[in-house]
Amino acid sequence: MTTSEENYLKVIYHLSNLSPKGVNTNAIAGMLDTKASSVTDMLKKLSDKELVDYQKYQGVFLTEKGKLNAKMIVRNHRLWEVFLVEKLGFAWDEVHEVAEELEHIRSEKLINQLDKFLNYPSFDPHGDPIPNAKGEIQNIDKQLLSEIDVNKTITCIGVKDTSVDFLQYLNKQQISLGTKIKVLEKEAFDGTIKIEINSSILVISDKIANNLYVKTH
Amino acid sequence: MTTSEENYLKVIYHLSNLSPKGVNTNAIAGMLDTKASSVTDMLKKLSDKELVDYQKYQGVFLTEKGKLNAKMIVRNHRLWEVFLVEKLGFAWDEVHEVAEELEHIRSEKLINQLDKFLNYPSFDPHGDPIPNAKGEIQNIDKQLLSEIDVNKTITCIGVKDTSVDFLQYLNKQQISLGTKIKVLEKEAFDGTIKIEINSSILVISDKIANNLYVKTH
DNA sequence: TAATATTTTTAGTTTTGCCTAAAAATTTAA
DNA sequence: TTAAATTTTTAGGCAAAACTAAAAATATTA
Repeated sequence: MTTSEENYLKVIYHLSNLSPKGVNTNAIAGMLDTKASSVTDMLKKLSDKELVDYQKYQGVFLTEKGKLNAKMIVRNHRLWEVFLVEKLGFAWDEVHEVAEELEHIRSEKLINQLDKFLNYPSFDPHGDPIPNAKGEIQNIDKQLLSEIDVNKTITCIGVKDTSVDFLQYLNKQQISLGTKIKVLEKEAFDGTIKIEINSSILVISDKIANNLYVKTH
Repeated sequence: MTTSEENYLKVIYHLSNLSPKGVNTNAIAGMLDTKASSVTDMLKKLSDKELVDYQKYQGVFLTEKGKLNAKMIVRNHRLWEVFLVEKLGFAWDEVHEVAEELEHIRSEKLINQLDKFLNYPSFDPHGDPIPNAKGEIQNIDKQLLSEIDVNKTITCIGVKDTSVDFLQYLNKQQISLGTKIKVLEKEAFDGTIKIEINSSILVISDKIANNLYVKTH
């Protein structure tokens, strides 16, 4: 499989969760920064290889084979992210680009030994689950911070948006995975939330609250 | 730079040491398993980018810029080999293919942090020197085992041929970097050498002796 | 040195993955 | 339910990096 094919599979995999009735050509094009016509070309190719179920104009689905391949790419990506952060001292907002390249190195031995070296981590530096060698994913209960009731205290366990801007915002506010947050007030009008972190008070927008995964105790 | 361009630079770099009066088109084609006509195409491209000095029919040289680029690729390759062996438990005959892929991941931070993580190694698992971040190479005195006089005891410090076949032969004979070897007899007729390793006797061909680097004490 | 052999280059093609522009299908709205 | 808007596909092209076949240059040797 080529790097390009792998990137398509990965994107279709991620979009499948959001649109379970078939992934749109345009949505794929948007994620890959390419044109819809290029996507159509590639969908035909992936279909020929039986990695996707594709009928024109009807959106696309991953086959089991395609899904397993996609999960392995996600596995590679997230394991490399753990490596970069834990072993090489990268910050969580610095790992994405490099992991995009590393994920395409195809070697079973490499990735399984890396997994072992890292002690079989279940989650990457952004809190996303890492599929194991069989493609199994350990999902845990998580809620968005925006869904938490006033006066509850929760722990930050992941981010939905992994953009550099968002991650650096969290750095600035000293929010990281494991940070305990108490919800003090919620503004009905605009969704703004007042929270307490390490006994200091902070007001965050609903956009922030909609991109932070947390767990109740 | 593309992966293909990098592979050409690397091959020209390695061949430059052997043929200092310009590297042949055919030699490059042989190393890259491609056709001479493809090499000519690429030499024009590399010449346009000022990575090589190229005049048709006259062989090719790396420019300073090309040489530095080539060294950085070699640096990447050898650092990854150290990582694979020391951290992920690969054997020295298993690292080449994967390192061929990893060497093309372009990130200064990645490679310099990896270097640090590995404690700034000077040599890779085959005894080849690793260029530092500036492209400087620490060369050490080495001789081929075939050049050593009878009755001398030397230490194995590297291999000239890094093919799987040769490395596995060495594994079988329990020869690795650091192994002490005493030269007992040399056969003038065919270059065969009788040696002593860990008080057991072994006869090796001249081909083996011509591919083992050793240092005298 | 001339003839032959080898090496290298040129010219023209292929494949992959992208593009634009236009046509076709589907969806939305009047 | 037809018209308009949007989405998707088709058709035809382009650039990179390979290829084959033929031409040109260089090297070898008789």
